[in-house]
Amino acid sequence: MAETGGMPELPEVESVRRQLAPRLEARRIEHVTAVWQSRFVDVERAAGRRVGRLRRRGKYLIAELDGGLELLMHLGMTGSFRFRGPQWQPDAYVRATFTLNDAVLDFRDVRRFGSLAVVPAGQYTGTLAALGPEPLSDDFDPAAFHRALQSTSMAVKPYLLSQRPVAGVGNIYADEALWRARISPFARRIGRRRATLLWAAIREVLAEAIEREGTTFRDYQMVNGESGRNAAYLTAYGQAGLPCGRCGDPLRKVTLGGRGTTYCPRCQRP
DNA sequence: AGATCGGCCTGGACGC
DNA sequence: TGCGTCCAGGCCGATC
Repeated sequence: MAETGGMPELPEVESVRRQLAPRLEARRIEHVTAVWQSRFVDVERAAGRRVGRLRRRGKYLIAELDGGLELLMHLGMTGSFRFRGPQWQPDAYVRATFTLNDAVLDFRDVRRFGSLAVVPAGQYTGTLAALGPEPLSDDFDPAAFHRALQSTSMAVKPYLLSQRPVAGVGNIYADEALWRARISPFARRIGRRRATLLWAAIREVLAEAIEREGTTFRDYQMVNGESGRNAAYLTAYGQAGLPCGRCGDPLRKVTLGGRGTTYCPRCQRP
């Protein structure tokens, strides 16, 4: 079975942010070259502007620019940032290049699912505009999370992937958190007690993955070119057919909401 | 208006 | 060996 994942979710994007911030903040973007691509919007407007803080919201990186603008960056499936140097020279998959006053930064993205946009600060649309609370902040409240889960008829996993109940959870960490909370990905309108278990599991799996600088199967890499160390700790995602770490029954892979989903049919209850 | 589904995009794994 | 098919999936727009 092909496991091409390792897509950037919250822990991977946060790891990128931590490496990118000290080399991007307080720099001036001299100019931008972008190979045409439908997911870039007004990227050239970043030229000539100074970068303020580099923040993260969910899976998005947000660089404050002077003039009341923001540069929004999403890594998609295969996006990465690399600074030119002995360790990195551009290849055919570089989709945009930011020439800073003291460095050259490439945005590389084999599958072109990533996006870049310059927008007036705070003027968001789509997923970013409807994004749920940051899971590792106090804004992520168990009671509100329970109410959100009660408010929809969707199965819990596709609902998590919508980014509305909580920001930054993608396919890997949805499977991991549901396994840890012993909740079936097919469960609907789950009760207060189990909602709180899932709330805690989401925070745990994300915090642990950040400590390990993310999950790399193949594509995801950090700004320094290194891989994350979390793949060895996965308990569900990518483990189909292997014994469940709790009960020993084989983990099953199904399609749910169009996404590969691995879970334990025995100890994850609907 | 909320839920669902197809399209985007490419390289790698796999089968014959 | 080589070619065709399938798979990975976040987000968005169209449709129900």
